Amino acid sequence: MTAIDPSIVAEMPLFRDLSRDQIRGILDGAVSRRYPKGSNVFEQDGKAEHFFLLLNGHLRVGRLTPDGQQVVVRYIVPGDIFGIAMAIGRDTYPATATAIVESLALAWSSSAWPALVAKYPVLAAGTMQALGNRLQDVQARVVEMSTEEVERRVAHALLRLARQSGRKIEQGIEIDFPITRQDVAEMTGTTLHTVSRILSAWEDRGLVQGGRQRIILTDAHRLFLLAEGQSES
Amino acid sequence: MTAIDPSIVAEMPLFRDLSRDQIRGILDGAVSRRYPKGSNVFEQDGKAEHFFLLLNGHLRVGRLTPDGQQVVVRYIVPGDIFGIAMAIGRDTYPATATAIVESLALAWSSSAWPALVAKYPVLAAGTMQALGNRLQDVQARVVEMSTEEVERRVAHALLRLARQSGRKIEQGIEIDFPITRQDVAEMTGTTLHTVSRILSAWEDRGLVQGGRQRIILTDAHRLFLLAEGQSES
DNA sequence: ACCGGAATTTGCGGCAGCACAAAGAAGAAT
DNA sequence: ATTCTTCTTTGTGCTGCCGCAAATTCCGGT
Repeated sequence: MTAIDPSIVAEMPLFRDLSRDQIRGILDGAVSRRYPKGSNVFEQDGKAEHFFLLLNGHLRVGRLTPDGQQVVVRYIVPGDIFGIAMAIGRDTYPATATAIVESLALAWSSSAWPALVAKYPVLAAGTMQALGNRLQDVQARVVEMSTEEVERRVAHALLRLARQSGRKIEQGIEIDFPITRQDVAEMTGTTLHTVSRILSAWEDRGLVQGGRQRIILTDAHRLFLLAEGQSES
Repeated sequence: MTAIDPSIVAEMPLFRDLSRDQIRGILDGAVSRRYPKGSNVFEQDGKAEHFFLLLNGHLRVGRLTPDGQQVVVRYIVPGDIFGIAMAIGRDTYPATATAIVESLALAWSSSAWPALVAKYPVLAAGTMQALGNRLQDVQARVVEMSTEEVERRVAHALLRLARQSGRKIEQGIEIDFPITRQDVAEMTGTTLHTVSRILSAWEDRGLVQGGRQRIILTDAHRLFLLAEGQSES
């Protein structure tokens, strides 16, 4: 059990209001783990023995339906707490979290949760905030899926990804991790074929640039207008 | 400010683990309010000055998109806490809550929240649980909308409503509050026309019985099979 | 008892996006 | 270098669902 340096996490929103000593206390119960690309941090329906904080990398959280269809629930970025099934009264994970690039996370035993929040109430507040944000996001997604046609949904999805994990490069904003058309399809409730067609069309119009597992937004503004349905000039 | 009788809420999950005196302490800061059918408890984008606990009645929570489309986010039943925008770091309500029957709710000032959870940590845990459940529900809905065709989505929606607010009568299970085809459409991301067609077809097959703003599940089992996609015998 | 608004039903034409299919491109592995 | 796998592109026909429209039924109000 190597001690973890508090300064690594001090900047994260969840820990912002805690003193260095408090952070040390919380980190005391955690172990850091490395997840190679493609490995699972936890699996759907598996016993929820840990909860996590992502330090580095990117995870895709996906749900598999009984009939074998895959749906991407969300992407986890550094600073996110996840796998807190236990805190919301579940004893099993509702989805599978897969490292899409080599990743590093802190892991706590689920059983440590009650004592932790009792000792550090700010933690409960922060977690609640995080849950609330996630709820907002998912609800926004429901609204999108109910009211918008596929093209706009894809635009929204890309913009969200760019905001969350965008990296500025000369051509525009690049999504910072490998993502396939299949992934985008599973985020927006469509097929990879349709996504491919849409991206090709956008590429012709100069909105995006794509490669294998790469998407670059070359004109985020026009894409935004398209997402909002204001039939860009 | 009339004092509220603790026994009214003592049975609710949120208060189950609290002593009578603690409950009294929490209720102290609340006022009860009556909402006539059709009135709004709070409105989308309005300042989040209160949070609530529904004692009696039914509320529909709906979101209006910029282009005027309505989406039903959820239905609130007695025992639910709602309007906790503040606890998740928002200062405005993300949706509108409307009483679909005469309803009664307790209201606290949002500013009382931090002190309350500080004094009664169980409250934070309970609220987190509630949030978690809502997150699960919404995510399930995303999965449905991504993978299931309209008929199955409607079946799922009705079964959920029946579980949440079903009343057993001779013919089967009746949904306990007035609900229009339009409402069902807005829950499932389709049109009232399609819902009407589906319900008519089901009525012919003996799965449901409907009237004006009334839906009765006459064969919940077969409906369940249909919802799961196991093309019922 | 009557009237007016709201909810529901049903028909029909159109189309967005899916299913199926097949080939090309880019890495990874050996 | 070559094979193999995974990802992507693009074409074609089909269909589930929506949009529009009109008729009908039900309920509350006066």
